[in-house]
Amino acid sequence: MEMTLLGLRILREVAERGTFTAAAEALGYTQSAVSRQMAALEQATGARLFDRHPGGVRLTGSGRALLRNAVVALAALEAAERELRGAEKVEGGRVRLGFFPTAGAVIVPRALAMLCQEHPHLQVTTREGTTPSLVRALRAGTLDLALLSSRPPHRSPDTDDPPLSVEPLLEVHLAVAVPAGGPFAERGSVSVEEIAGAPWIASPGTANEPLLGVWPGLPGRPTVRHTARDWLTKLHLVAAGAGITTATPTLLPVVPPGVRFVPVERVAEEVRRVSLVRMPGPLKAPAQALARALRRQAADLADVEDLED
Amino acid sequence: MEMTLLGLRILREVAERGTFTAAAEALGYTQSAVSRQMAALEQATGARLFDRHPGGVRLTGSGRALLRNAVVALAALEAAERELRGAEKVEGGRVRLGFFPTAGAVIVPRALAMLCQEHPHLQVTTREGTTPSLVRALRAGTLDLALLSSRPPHRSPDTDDPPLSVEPLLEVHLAVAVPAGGPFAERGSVSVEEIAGAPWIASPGTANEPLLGVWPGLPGRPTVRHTARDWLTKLHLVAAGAGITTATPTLLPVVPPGVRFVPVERVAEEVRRVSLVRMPGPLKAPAQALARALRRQAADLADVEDLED
DNA sequence: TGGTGGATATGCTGATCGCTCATGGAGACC
DNA sequence: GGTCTCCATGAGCGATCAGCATATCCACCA
Repeated sequence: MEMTLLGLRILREVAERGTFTAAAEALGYTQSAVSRQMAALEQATGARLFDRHPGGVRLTGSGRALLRNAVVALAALEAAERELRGAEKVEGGRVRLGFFPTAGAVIVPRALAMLCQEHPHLQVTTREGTTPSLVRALRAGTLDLALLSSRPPHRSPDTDDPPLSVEPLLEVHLAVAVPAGGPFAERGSVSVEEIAGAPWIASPGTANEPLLGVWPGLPGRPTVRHTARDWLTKLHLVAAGAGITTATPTLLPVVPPGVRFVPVERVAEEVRRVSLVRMPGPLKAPAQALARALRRQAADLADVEDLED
Repeated sequence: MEMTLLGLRILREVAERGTFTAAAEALGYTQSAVSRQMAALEQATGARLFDRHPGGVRLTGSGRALLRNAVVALAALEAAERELRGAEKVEGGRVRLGFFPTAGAVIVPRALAMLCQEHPHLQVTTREGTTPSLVRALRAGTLDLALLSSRPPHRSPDTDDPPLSVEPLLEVHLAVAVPAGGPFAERGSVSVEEIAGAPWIASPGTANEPLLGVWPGLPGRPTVRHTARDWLTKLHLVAAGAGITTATPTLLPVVPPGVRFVPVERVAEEVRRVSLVRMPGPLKAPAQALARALRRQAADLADVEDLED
């Protein structure tokens, strides 16, 4: 029995998605095919590669070892394809960045603009995603850098081996985005009790964080009037007076007219930390350049927030 | 259509053997299968990978580009197999050395012994071969270093791209190995005319060098009494008085009793240079250590030869 | 405690893939 | 010009693989 290229590709995708089923649909196969391929890979390597849990699979030590090498192999082959098909080695470098949704509005575009001026030849590809999906992508080798957001206590985003490198870039305090004409618009700050009864605009709930967008730890049962995942939608709903939502002041530079940000009293505990996360070890030059740009933009945003305080 | 692992493995083997047929039998396939696999690989990559010549194939630019990446990918997978099956990362490093046959008697074993003392954890694997086969192996990534022997003019061992790194280690003058009791044994030197009529022990002839072992450029038709490829055989045939043969004094430390080395007059032109050849670029630490050991042993042998002169 | 939903594993089938055998064609060397 | 070596290709067959449908397992929840 013999390892197969398709098997390794699927392994990488499974490592990234955390689930046979998700990997299958990402690759356009059926779950059955993925299950068989992984079974074949386990037989080929003679090792158990996954711990099967209900809710998904997790790589074993052997699985991580194989993944580490498979990533190298697949990257080499993808480089070969690029070389043969497209531009013959003209590229000055590639970086792959992942980020949490809110970062896509300000930090990431600004960093890209800055990077494009300094290193116009750099090819940066980005991807939005949740913390677990981005972390898996880092470990699967399909991302070089990830911007993650964390809340206290700021634990490492996973407990796998080897531990990820986490570099805090910025801390911001949560605030509420309110309509300019509404009752809270001109207030210096509002109390938790005041906003408890307001109509909220939330993100579609997940199992873990059922009320993303609603102020955390609100007393009573909040009334969620609107549900949207997209920030542009949410902010314009706020501007239209449809409700209020929780946001970080990093969005300030891009809020539409008609939206105000108001701090919340005793907000100290509700801090969100933005960190630059990557696999341990040396970083390629293009990734370093992007990391520098991100640090710079994060510092600029920190200054803005300081002015706010 | 999709690149395949087997296709890449065969590509590497073809690059190393220079021939579909040879690669096929090396891998236990039919020539037909190799031809089809390479056709499929060319279709998958959309590029012509080989220049077909009668007598073999040569990689095109695209072929070299693909090979370069394929070597990386295959090495990663082989590393994965080693990690999963055998010793879990206990190895301190691996080096693969190729050498021309005469080097296997003295230089290589001594360098290995020295290296084993200094770095006992190093895993060195070696392989004997001809210059073209070793050069192809270097380019195919299955060798890290190669000891090659060359005669004047000392051209680069091939003209492919990128050029190989060639570091001369040692120059030795050819001599004849004669039986201790024979007519030439006690002579300070012999002339070409004297040895022209002697019974020779030669290596099985190839197309290019039909008379390896016989003094080059001998007048008339030499009488080849024995044919053997193995040095131990040849030297003991000499010791038995069965004939004489051409050799380099680097073998002196290991000649059996009953064999004398005698220089030949006007030997100046018949110099053989031993070089350490490798792909350009940085060398891994284990390979550097082996290279140092080889340089050291070569220098020691050069001293011995100086004493001889 | 039993139902439900999401996850992986597996028997079966049709189509594809890949290897072998055998043959053909092209060039180099003697 | 013969011969040798090498690569290409048509036909056939055996193994492999993806898909479908289904079974199974487990956590969660009422």
